[in-house]
Amino acid sequence: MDAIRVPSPGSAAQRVEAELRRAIVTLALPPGTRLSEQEIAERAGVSRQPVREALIGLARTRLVEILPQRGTVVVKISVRKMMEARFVREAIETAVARRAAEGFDRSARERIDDLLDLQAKAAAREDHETFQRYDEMFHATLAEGAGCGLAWEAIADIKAHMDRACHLTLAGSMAPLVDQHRAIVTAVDAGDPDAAAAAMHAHLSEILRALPRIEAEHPDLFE
Amino acid sequence: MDAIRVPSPGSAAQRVEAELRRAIVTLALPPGTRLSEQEIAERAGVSRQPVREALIGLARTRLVEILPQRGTVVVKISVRKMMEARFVREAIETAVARRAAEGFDRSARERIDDLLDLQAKAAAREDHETFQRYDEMFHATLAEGAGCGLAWEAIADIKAHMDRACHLTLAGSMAPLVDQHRAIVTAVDAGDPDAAAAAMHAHLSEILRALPRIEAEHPDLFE
DNA sequence: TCGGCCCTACTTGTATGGTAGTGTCGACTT
DNA sequence: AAGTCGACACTACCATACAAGTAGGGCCGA
Repeated sequence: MDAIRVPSPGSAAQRVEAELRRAIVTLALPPGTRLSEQEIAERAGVSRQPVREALIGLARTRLVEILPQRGTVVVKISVRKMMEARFVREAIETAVARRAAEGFDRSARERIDDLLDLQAKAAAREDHETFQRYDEMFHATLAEGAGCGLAWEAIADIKAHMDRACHLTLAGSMAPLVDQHRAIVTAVDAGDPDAAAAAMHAHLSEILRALPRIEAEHPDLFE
Repeated sequence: MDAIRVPSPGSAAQRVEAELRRAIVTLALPPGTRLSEQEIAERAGVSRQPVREALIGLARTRLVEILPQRGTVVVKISVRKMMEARFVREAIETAVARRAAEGFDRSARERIDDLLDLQAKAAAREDHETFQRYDEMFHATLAEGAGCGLAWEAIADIKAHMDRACHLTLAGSMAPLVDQHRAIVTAVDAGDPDAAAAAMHAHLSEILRALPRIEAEHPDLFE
């Protein structure tokens, strides 16, 4: 009767963590939800132990908060932390963009084009989830091509604070984001570090415009 | 007969993780060491489960590598990853220094002075470990005072790649680092963002000078 | 003597039982 | 009726037991 029959990849703990992360980011598990090791374990058809490890992993990226001996809850979206996360992300990614403009890996460059096409198609289909996945892959590949894959690992943790809000803003405005990605790539191809950094800055400033609106529309999701 | 009787703070898993992290960073557990959940559990006087969670935490910051069904080893120091980590850290911390120069929290500012004094004393005593701890606190407080505590959380993960190498370079050259810290604070007090960023850049470039030497002296620690 | 197979001793991964701490709700007292 | 105390149910946490997978060595056969 339950869903998962073919466990596909990795350990049970990793699967549960990935599934929970997806559910939290897509707001299927809204902020404030109480999570029970017991219940999650039964739903996933595994024991409590892997679930516990998954929750610890999520707590490390601040997606959930574990209150010892009391319970685990999905943390609310914090405007303050989002602003901080955006600041850090911009600091890293503008530096990455500069470096990318100074020299970029060839194979990564080819993958970028494919990703942009796929992302554009996802935008046309209004497919939030795959759009966001290709967005991640774009930024990750940019960092990798610039010879700094570690940069994306650092951002991945930070980004958890922004992802849920981004998911709300993607209502009808996905196409412009692809254009901004293309602008970044153009500057990188031209070998113009300042232009690349500027394009990245503009791209990452986009969220600031939508933030007040979504906070007003969904006050219960914020702290 | 064993040591730990009064466990002091936090959960067993957190204690074990902190202890292991300390041992790895101070090179008491040199790169390449095989870690056994069983053995660590017996030494710490706890069960395998908290040890396992500690190792997962360390694996998340890439201090150890867990090979499923095979074993867990302390990862070797990678020059390449260190360079990447330094790049990311500089990107973040120069931005933090800029912001700090534009406005700094008062109470954090007072703590900074205390930390610098304590660090100077530790340098005089040639006490590596406490020196490095105050170094962490300095950078963390700087980020906090700039209103961006999240920045330090991001760096903390990245820094794991550098800490062990830094521990090797602190042979007789701790005093200059305190001066560099003071230079940063001076620029922040003067409200000069460019100068603060430049001072931070100079500070974080220090490791680059020593890197070739320590790699030549300890080739077995590197991959 | 060399090559292939199986068996054993390890490893991490998972499941389950029990413990201690915390919040809540109800009964009792004032 | 209001306040306080106590038992209960819930949680995360830890310990133990079991399962699954891998690497290495010894044995057997050619």
